[in-house]
Amino acid sequence: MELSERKKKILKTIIDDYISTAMPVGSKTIAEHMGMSISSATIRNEMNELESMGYLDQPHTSAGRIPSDKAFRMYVDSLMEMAQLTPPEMNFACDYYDERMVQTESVLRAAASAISEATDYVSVVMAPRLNRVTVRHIQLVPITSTSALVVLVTDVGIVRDTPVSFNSPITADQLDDVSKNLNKIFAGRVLSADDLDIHREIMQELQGQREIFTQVTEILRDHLLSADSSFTVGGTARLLNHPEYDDVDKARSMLSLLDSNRQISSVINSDDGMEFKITIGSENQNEQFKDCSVVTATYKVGDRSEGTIGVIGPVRMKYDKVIQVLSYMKDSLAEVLGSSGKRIDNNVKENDHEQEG
Amino acid sequence: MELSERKKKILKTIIDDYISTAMPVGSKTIAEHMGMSISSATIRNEMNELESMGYLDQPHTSAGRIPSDKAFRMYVDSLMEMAQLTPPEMNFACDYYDERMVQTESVLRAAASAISEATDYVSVVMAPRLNRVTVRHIQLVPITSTSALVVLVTDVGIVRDTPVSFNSPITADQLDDVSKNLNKIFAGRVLSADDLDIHREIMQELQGQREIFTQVTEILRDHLLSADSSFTVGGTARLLNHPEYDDVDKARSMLSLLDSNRQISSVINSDDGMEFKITIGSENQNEQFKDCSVVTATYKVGDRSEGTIGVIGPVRMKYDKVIQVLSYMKDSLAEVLGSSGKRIDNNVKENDHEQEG
DNA sequence: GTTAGCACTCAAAGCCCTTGAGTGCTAACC
DNA sequence: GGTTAGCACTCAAGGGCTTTGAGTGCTAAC
Repeated sequence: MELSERKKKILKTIIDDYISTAMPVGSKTIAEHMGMSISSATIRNEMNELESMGYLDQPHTSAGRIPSDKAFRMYVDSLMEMAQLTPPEMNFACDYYDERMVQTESVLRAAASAISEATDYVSVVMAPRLNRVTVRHIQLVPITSTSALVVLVTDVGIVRDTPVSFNSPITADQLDDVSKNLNKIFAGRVLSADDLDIHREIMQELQGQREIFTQVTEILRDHLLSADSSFTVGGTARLLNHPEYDDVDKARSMLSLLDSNRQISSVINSDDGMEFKITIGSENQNEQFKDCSVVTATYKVGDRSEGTIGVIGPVRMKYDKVIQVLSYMKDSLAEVLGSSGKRIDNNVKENDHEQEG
Repeated sequence: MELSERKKKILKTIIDDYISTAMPVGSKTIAEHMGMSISSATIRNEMNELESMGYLDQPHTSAGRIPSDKAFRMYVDSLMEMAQLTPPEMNFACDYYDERMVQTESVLRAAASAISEATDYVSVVMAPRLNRVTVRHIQLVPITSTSALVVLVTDVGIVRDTPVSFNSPITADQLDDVSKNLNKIFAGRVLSADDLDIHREIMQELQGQREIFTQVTEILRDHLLSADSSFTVGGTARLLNHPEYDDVDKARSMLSLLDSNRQISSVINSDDGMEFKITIGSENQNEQFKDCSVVTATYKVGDRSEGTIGVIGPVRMKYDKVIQVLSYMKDSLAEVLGSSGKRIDNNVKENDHEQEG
C-alpha cells in the first residue's frame, strides 16, 4: 500500500529527527519541525496509522515513536535526500594518504581511518580482489637459504608479498634465474585460474625449478581466488560515540564482535557488484548484527580489480553522509591504487611484445 | 622506614584481594584471608598506620581500603610472588603464529593478539629496531616505470618493504643491475649511520645510478634511525572487560587515547634496555595515563636488534601474570623473528667472502 | 478531515529511609 | 604493650514512594 504524501513527509521528519537525537520523537516536535502547518493531534492520528502499518514502534505508552527497520528501508530507498560533499569536506581523505603508500595494505589502513574519521562509524576496507588483472612483475627475494619472498606486482599497481619456503637450499643467483623465468611466463598474462593450469604444462619443460614454480603458482592461485580477502577494520573506538552503545555490555559485545574477522566478513561479503548496498538491522543474515546497519560500496582498481569498502553502525545511521563519504572514497581509492598502473600502461604493452616475440 | 613483616603481609593480602575483586578491602576480609591468626581489630590498627604511611587510600569513611600507587610499587618490587607459566599455558602463542609469517608485520600483529588474549589487557608490540644488524639482501622490484619497491632482508630475518620513485623512467633490467650493485656494496655490512656515509663515497664511482643509490641509502638510514619505529596495538576492546572502565566516558577517552599513536609511543618508549619495566599510575609522565600501569619488556632478535612489547592496563593489574606472559612472548618473538637468520648464518658468511674477495 | 481539550500512562528523577559493610575508639585482657 | 571485643558512628547503595512531564488516545466540536 502506497503512503500518502503527508504520511511520507511525517515519516521522513520522524526519521531525520531520530537520526540526529536518538530519542523517541513525539507529535509536538514533529509539528514544530513541519512548520505548524498541521496540529500535533492530526500528526498523532497519522502516526497511529503509520504504527499499525509497521513503520513506527513505540517503546512504551507515554513515549514518542521510533522508526522501524522497515521505515529506514523506505527512507534510504526513496525519502532520503542526497547532497554532495562540499569541496573542503572532500579533503578529509588527503590527510591520510602519504607519498610512500605504494603497498596496498598501508593504503587500505589509511582509507579505513579516513572513512571512520569522516563518518564517525566503524569502517571496513577490503583489499582489491586480483580478478582478471595482469601480472606485471614477479620477483623472488631471498630471505634465508630455504625461504624467499614472492613479490607480485600487477598492472593495476597492486603489490602483494608472500613468503615461500623450499625443501632444499637455493642460492640468490638461482632465485634470480627463477624470477626471470617466472616473468617470461607470467608477465603480461591475465590472472585467472584457467591460465594457471595452462602454464603448468610449460613448467614441466623447466628443469630443477619445478618445485618453486609449483609453489609460486599456488600463491598466485591463492591470491586470485581469495574471495575472503584480507580486510582492515578502523575506528572501532567510535562505537562509544553513539548513545546506542552507552550500555557497557552492549559496547563490549559489539567490540568483541568487531574483533572477529569471520563475523565481519559474513556481514561485508557482497558478491553482487552493486555500487552501494545498504543492509538495515534485521535484514542482516547474521543474528548478531541485527541491531546494526551496514553500508558497503564497491571500488574498482583499473576497471578490472574490485574491492569493497563499508561502514558498520547503528540502524539510526546518517545514511546520506555515509554514502557521500563512501562514494568519494571509492573514487579516491581507485585513483590512489590505480594511478601507478595507468601510468605504465604503454610500458607494459612493450614488455608483452618483447616477451611474446 | 621499613615495614614490619606483618604490615607487609597485610599489605600483600590487601593488594592481592584488590587485584582480583577491584573492590575496597575491609579488615574482616583480610583477617579471613590470613587464616584468622589475628583479629580484624588488630588489622584495623595496622591498616590505619599503613594509611598514614601512604600505602592505602580510603574512598570514604565507611568503605574498605584501596592500595595506593606507592603500595603497588612496593608490591611489584618486593611483595609479588612470581610463578612460571604451566606448559599448557605456554601454548597460547602458538595458535597465533602460522607458517607464512616471514614478514615482520604479521608476526607483530600475531604477537599483539596473543599477548592480549593471554593477559586480557591492551597490548603494544613495537617492531625490532634495525640496530647493528647486517644487510643480507637488497632487491629493487619494479612497480611502475618510475617507481620500485625496495625489499630489505637482514641477517636476523627481518623483512622491510619501502617504495621509492624516480625522476626518470627505469627499466626492469636496469633495476636488476642496480640491485646487484647494491648487494655488492651493502650485503654483509652492518647497518649503522656511519657506514652509510662511507659507502656514499663508493657510490660516486657508479655512473648513472647515483640517484637511485642515494635514495636507497636514505631508506636504509630511515629504517635504522627510526627510533619511533612502527608499533601494533591489540586488544583494545578488552578495556571494557575491566570494571575500571564500566563508565562509558572513561572507556571512550581511554579508547581514543589508544587510537593516538603519539600518545602511546610517549608511554612505551623506553630507551633503557631493561628486561622489564613497570610504570605504575602516577609514575607515568603522560598525564593522561596516570590511571594506568604500563609493563614493557625488551626482546632481542639475533642478539643485536631490539624491540619492545608491552601491556597497558589499570593500575590494579595482574603484574605477575603479565610479566610471565611478556617473558614468554619475548623469547617466542626472538625465536620466530630470529630463527630464519640463525639458520643461514653460515651461508651469509660465505656470501660475504665471495663479495669481499 | 482537522483541531482543541482532557483523561490517562509511564519512565525518569527526586526524596527518604533502611541496610550493612566498614571504621575508630575505648576498655578489658593476656 | 600488643591484642581483642564491643560499641557508636559513617556513609554508599539500594529499595520504595511520590512527583513530574512528555506523550498518547479519545471525543466532541469546528
